[in-house]
Amino acid sequence: MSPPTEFPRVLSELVRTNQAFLNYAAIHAYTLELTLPQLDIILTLGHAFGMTFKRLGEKTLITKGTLTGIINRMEHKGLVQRIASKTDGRSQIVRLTTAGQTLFEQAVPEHLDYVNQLFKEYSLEDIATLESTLLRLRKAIFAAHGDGSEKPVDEIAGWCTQVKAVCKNYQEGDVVGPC
Amino acid sequence: MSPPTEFPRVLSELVRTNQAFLNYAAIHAYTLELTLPQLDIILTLGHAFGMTFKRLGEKTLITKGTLTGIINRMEHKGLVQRIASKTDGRSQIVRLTTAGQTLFEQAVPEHLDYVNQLFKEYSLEDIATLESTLLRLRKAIFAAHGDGSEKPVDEIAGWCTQVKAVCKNYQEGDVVGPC
DNA sequence: CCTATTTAGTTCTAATAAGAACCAAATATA
DNA sequence: TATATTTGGTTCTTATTAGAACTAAATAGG
Repeated sequence: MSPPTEFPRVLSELVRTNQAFLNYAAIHAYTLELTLPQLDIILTLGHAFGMTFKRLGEKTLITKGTLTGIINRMEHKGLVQRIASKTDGRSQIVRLTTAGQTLFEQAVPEHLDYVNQLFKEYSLEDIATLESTLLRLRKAIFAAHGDGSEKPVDEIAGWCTQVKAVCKNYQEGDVVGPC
Repeated sequence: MSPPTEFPRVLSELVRTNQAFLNYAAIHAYTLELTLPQLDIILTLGHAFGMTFKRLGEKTLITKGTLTGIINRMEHKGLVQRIASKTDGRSQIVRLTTAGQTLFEQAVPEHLDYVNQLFKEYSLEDIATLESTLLRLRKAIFAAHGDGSEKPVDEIAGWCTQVKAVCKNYQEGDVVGPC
């Protein structure tokens, strides 16, 4: 089979659709005077009585360097608080404040209604098809990485660094370790 | 029908799959000592003998404020150059330098092969299904915006601002213009 | 022809993104 | 028990993101 001659349109479509959705979701977040990552965090914390940074990063796919900054800004807005872990001196628990909880209770029905109306013309089968095709692609991506398992964010990030190093070294002709 | 009680898993899947793909693509960009947006610009410019910022922004979905900064950095790397437009005093043409063109010729086959191998287990029908389900969602998002047409980036951005203003005003009980 | 409006690209601001380096705490190993 | 390694969160750096405000140029309208 001859080498491919153009960028797969389906991947362009993936990126465009994702961007369109994020812009759409950001509009509603904006009415709550939140950014999208901040809203995502509120929706994640609202279902828990506090969460470690590690866990919160895993659930929201925000890397830890970035997460520290976002939590700082949300703490400054009075939406969350940090509580030292009783069981791990390194850890802190992030919890919604009373104001954060109030915002969560307001935001949830609004946001769910807002995003679910995208699917008002969809059947359950339509939704299942879209979801399974996306999952299949995500699995293909992980398979192409050479590791079929899905990893927590920082492991993925750490692993990306390793793969990048291997790619770069391989390009330069160096001996590489086991892949 | 009762109000939805959870965030649609399919949208979480969209965001995760997109992020997985961007991480995957970034790995290859990294071997070329480029960021993903920079690689995207090189792949876009490589097929043209120069392009205005406006056109480049439309094709890459990068807003113009951001694009100026990226082109500055690429110019500093010696990959692109700016040429004043002969027909519009406001415009500049962005064109790959010789080094940029060389990198383009190296990058294209590598990158196309790299991303196309995600689909080695896919049939043409599989790809078409994924693409059409994504396109349908994207159209649903635009429909939910209240405007079924797809717009160039800045128009979309400008339009988002208008919608945000209307949403915000509506929340506050003000009289709003026609929607 | 003159005035008003729109547009192309730049500058600026705030937020986010990714990831390396760091330090202290936890865990693993000998 | 002591040493080595890993981990949680922070700080720092670089890049990107979005969008408002700006200036000069182009276009529209009277």
